[in-house]
Amino acid sequence: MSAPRTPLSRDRVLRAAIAIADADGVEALTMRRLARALDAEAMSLYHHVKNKDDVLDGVVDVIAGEINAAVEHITAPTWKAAARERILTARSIFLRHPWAPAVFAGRTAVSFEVVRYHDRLVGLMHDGGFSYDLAHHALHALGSRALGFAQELFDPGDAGGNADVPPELAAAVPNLVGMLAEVAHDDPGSTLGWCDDQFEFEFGLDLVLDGLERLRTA
Amino acid sequence: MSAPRTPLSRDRVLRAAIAIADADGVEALTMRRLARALDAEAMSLYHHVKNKDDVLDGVVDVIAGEINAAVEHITAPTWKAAARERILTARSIFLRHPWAPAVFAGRTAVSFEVVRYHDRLVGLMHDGGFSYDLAHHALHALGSRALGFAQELFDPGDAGGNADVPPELAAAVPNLVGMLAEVAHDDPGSTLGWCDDQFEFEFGLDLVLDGLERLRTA
DNA sequence: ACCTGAACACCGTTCAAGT
DNA sequence: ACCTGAACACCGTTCAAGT
Repeated sequence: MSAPRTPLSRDRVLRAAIAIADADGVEALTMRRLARALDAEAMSLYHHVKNKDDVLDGVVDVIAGEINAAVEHITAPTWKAAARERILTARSIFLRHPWAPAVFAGRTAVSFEVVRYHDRLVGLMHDGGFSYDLAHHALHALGSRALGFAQELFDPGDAGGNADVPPELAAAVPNLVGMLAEVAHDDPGSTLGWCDDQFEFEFGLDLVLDGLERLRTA
Repeated sequence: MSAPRTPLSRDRVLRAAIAIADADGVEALTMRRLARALDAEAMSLYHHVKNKDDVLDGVVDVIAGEINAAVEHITAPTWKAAARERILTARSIFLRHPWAPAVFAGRTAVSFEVVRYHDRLVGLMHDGGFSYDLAHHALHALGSRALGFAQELFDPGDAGGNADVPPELAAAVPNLVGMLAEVAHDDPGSTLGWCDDQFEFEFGLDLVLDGLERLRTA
């Protein structure tokens, strides 16, 4: 009955960790749960990863590696088209791992694959006529958007899109109420989910890319 | 000897939580530590906050309230100057609470004070000639930058600024090496900490604000 | 009402012991 | 070498009991 179990390895541990987070969210990712998924004991994991932080660092590196593989062969006639396609491709991978942006943002260790991703982006811009100085500022200006996700602290659709917004709150935020009323008028029936994430991401991305192109040719 | 202790309250709990995070980081913020700071038992806190998530939500609301108070009386001749000053003022508050951006980013509950902050920003833009539709896109394009912080996934200074970068890594990221070499040449002795956070933040902010102004007048 | 001791169900991690 | 049982030092939170 005892199946010949595949031996543990760092790679197997990290892939199991991603599978758990994909299935049940990152808060479900515990050392004990991870061990159970691998048909082992929690303490066995420590022979292949240093500790839980190391698991999270490894997970970031694996996903960034997945992104690098996906963007590797992208070519485009201009730096902007190439950067845009790479970034939207990276974004498509995060759509499969919705918990991952928070993990990427929370890590302090430098991931080799993340560094490599940015290296190629700098190369793209430099080949496209950017000075290294401007490419450097561009990385900062893009921030997490370079890797395909935006940090939204406030979703107007969340705040007032629902019909059950209490009147005293409505009175406190007249401009949002006006904004929502206008959008609802232009596009009736869209009170819920009226923020198209993909559209908004591309809007913000193009705003930055267009601004950078303008600086490049200035 | 028994000093007449100030009774607990939600506000006292939240302010103590901020003080702990300011002093020792957000990972030091536990219910037991919070209780100790208030000279009480951990279980007593539950009479004033629902649970730890409620503490974090409350902390966000208090800090956002602090920001709203700081930006309340800002006036400027143009929408852009006003938005810029509000955002840089918000940023100055986060500099006092370096752990706060991660907490803001991690919360899902909507904070009244965060909503109010964005309401005023929308009002500013609408008064400045934005359609509500453009103001809406602008909020998404600014993302966390509206509240004064940027999510940096990758700091070029971290990755290769240090002199002890191993040669096999250097070979893997030729563009970053080139970029760093050029910057080092232009500004020798700046290998460490050569990314000026404030400058980079303003660079990215102005890129977005200028782009929005261009769309407004288009 | 406000507060608390003891307890419960979890964590990550260490250690000594197994094969 | 690789794996594991038991244990330790923490968590957040519940409950019944105090004032």
